[in-house]
Amino acid sequence: MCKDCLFKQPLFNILNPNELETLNQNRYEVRYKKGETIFKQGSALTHIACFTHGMAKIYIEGLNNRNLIIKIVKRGEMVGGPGMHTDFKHHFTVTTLTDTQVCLIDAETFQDVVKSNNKFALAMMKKINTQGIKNFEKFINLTQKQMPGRIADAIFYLSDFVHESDHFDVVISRQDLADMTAMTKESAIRILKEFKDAGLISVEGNHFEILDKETLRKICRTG
Amino acid sequence: MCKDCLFKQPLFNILNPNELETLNQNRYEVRYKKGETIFKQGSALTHIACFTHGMAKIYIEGLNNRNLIIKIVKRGEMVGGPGMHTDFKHHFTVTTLTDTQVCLIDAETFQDVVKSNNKFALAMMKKINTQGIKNFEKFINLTQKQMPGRIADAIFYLSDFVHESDHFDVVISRQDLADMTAMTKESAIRILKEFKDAGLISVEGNHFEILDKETLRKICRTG
DNA sequence: TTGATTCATTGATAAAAATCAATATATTTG
DNA sequence: CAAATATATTGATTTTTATCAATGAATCAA
Repeated sequence: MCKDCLFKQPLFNILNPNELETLNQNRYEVRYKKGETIFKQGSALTHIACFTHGMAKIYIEGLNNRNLIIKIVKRGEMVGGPGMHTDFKHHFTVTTLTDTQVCLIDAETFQDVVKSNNKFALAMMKKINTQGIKNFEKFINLTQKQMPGRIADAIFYLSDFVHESDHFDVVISRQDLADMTAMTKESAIRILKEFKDAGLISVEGNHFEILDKETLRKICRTG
Repeated sequence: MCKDCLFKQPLFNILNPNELETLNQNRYEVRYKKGETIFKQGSALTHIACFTHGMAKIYIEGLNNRNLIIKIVKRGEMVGGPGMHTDFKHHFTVTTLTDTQVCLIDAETFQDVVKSNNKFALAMMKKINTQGIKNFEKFINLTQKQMPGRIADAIFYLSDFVHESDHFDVVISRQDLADMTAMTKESAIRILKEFKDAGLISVEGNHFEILDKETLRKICRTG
């Protein structure tokens, strides 16, 4: 039941019981194993995913088999995408990084609720625009920073947002790190090593630790 | 009067006469000379601009005095930005490229209309998401293409969208072209010269002409 | 467990792009 | 009009980043 869900979107509190029940009637739960694809870029957007367990990477499949990871999602987050309300296609691929459980809510039903509840619609718009602001920041990060700045950004993203700690075991591969920062895997590894040699971080396999947050933050800012 | 405006947003046709009149009561027209700033990044988002004459560049002010032009707007277009419904700040700067006339609609009034008219809200959401899809494409263009691919993109953007002809006089400077493609002015100029020498385009000062659309398109695609 | 496959790391080299510097060409302003 | 200012262009050089190649480590399936 959506209404009792521990990982319910705060957004859904805006809905009245009827509306929430409508969503509840038009959803189903799915479990994915690590590495499976939930949404595939180019395919029809028929559902919206709400994560109740696990993590996934959202990435754009670009040119020459290169990907750009735009976000890592985890429990409690909702994934629709810009295909919602427009062409109803997925404009990114979502692949799990761990075993994952999601609720898939029917997109049409979801849109009906948006249509019927102005407050909800406004909250959705706010959510979309907040993502838009983040995308602007990402544009600057990716186009105006050199590799060390971009890797530093990614480390803080993992630390602040994904793992919420300054020491953590990453769920992403080195290739993923490269796909987050728009560089090659080799370059990403080299920068990690530079940071390690400079005593800014400690890296042991998948275990990361931020040692000198100040300097790392400075690298972020100056690019 | 908004209702008789030649450059009325198609979006505004969704509004009923009362709602449109409300907007009409809360707008005013402003003329800008070339090079003036309509919205400044970081300042309060108090109005939405509807262009009735002229052109402007929308750019993010990034690091080390570098800008990233994300869009060129012209007559008939509306500019709000992701600050709408969120923090009500501007997240980009809008500067005119020619003498320009805009209608500035009060943002609060605009939001009230969004709140009161679900169809309008949904249409706005569609518009925002359409922009989101374009931003995804821009991410790939800027991060996965080399300079020739990015310049080719920009030329098609100017040709297809801004000037709607394959020979045109650009309203942007070489620096602006560089700011659209995330490279230095010198690099942008060099690529233009390469294209010229290869017979793909003709450039004479500000007059551009696409000569070999096929090859140019190929450069776009392969990056 | 072991071969196979994927993932991670390192070094050498090449390619791409920025920087610096100089000059040319417009454009504006007193 | 002419000096001053901004914009555009070109070449030489350096920096940044990707590519290529080889090897090591980890993970997986039979």
